[in-house]
Amino acid sequence: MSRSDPTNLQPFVDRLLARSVLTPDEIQAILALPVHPVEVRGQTDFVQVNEKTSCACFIASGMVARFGETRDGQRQITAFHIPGDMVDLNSVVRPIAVGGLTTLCNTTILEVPHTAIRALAVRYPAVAEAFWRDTMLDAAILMQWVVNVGKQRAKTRLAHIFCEMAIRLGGDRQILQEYDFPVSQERLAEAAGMTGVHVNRSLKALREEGLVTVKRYSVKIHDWQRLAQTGEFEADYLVADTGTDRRARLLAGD
Amino acid sequence: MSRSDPTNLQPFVDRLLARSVLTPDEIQAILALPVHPVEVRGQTDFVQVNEKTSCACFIASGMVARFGETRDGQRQITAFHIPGDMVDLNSVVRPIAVGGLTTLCNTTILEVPHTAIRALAVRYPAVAEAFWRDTMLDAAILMQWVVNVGKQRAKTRLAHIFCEMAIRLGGDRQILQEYDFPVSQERLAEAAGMTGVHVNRSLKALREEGLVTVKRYSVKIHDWQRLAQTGEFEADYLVADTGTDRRARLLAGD
DNA sequence: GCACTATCATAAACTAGGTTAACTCGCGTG
DNA sequence: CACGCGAGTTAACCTAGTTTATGATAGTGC
Repeated sequence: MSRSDPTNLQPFVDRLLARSVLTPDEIQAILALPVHPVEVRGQTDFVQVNEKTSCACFIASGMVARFGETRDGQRQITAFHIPGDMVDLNSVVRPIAVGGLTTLCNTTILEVPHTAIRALAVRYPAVAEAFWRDTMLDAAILMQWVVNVGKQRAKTRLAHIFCEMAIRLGGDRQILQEYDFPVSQERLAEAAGMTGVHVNRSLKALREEGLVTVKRYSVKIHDWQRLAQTGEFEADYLVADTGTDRRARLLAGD
Repeated sequence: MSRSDPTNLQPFVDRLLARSVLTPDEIQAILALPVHPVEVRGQTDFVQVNEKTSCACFIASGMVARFGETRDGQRQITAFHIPGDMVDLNSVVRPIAVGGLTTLCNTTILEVPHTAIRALAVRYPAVAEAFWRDTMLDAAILMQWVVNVGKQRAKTRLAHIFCEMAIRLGGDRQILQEYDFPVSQERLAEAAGMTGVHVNRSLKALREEGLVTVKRYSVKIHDWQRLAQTGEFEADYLVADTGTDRRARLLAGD
């Protein structure tokens, strides 16, 4: 994996600051959280479905997928998590894992005890709000994922995923035209809700249309415009801070 | 719709108390939140996708669906909300609607301004945590929804939805064998990620197998056991407060 | 340098679910 | 009471995506 290899929570703070306002005091308090670094090899399930957890996992480097399982053991990936993400922040208030977590490649995790995070949230309301907001962004991504998986065609689903990752890996600001993405076609299939064979066919189509080339563990976007078009991708839900207050009007006539 | 028609937030407090511990003071503060009652007719979109909102919506009576849209206007329902739910509580920290909201029948909503909720959360950390926890339950349901839509067959998807509603309408304690569910087959299709015609076919099959009968706006479960089996439904993610801390063991060898 | 394994690639046969198009039933309304 | 309209129902046909299978390629350990 690229990126630097920080052993502190600075990238997490950066992430929060992109959407929340925090005082220097509050920032210091977050950086002072006790962390326990853990190296996890690729393709390792480090949290099981419905498992009870006692700490959140900050991704210092590497990549992680959250997944659910069907009875026959098939997996549906519900989220990809990248360096800077505090995976399982939700577990602070609901310590039952909503799905398992598995590494896509060798990954460095900084474990942060729930107790410490909760203490911080009690002391600094603004930090609590920032945490809540952060988990809500994940929820927004998840909602979009449902639409993608529930109502779109194969090529659209894949294109959407590549667009989403391009934005997120670019820090929600720039669009990365090329990035590492350590997933096999089988994994992509688990994310898009289809079979590996069909992923292969669809990737071939996307490649031949000149939209994107997905090689072993890397994505290269050739035509962002048309890829976003094909993926019906609107970045609003990731960046979002616009919109009009139409509800007020609609509900005016109470 | 059945149920009583409360004009205060008591049901919301009950909901929170099922998962969080709050002092009498804190409960009083929640009940003292300013609310603005609004009657909304059935089949009305009262929040648009990506709309900016300034208040959360408590459902006093009726039922509401959250949905996302594809470019050609097809809808994917991502959640059903029932009386007692504070829909859009997430909007307090991220005031861009993550999807639209539409009523399934005549519905009474109590609007609560974000400002008031945020003030409360700042003053009472335990309340903030309870709110956060409540939104995380929605997120857990949503994650299960992705698995359902992404990896299950038609009959399973529908059965899962009927199981989920049976538990939630029963207050997460009892399983309602019979309940009002004001959705057309077309709406069920939007929720399950399939077409109306196929919903009809699948409902017929479920009926003939003696699992469940879905009439116009009501659901009658005949055989909970086999329905849950067919829907691969595990109530854990809704009720959940158990589990074992396996991660500690797994990651011990750092 | 050779076995072993995982992933990529592609083809052929099959099927769950989509599409289209009637027809029916209940219900509200002029 | 006829009419219209929305929703349920069913049938015939079609296709996107699955299943199964077989080779090609490439990294990895010995």
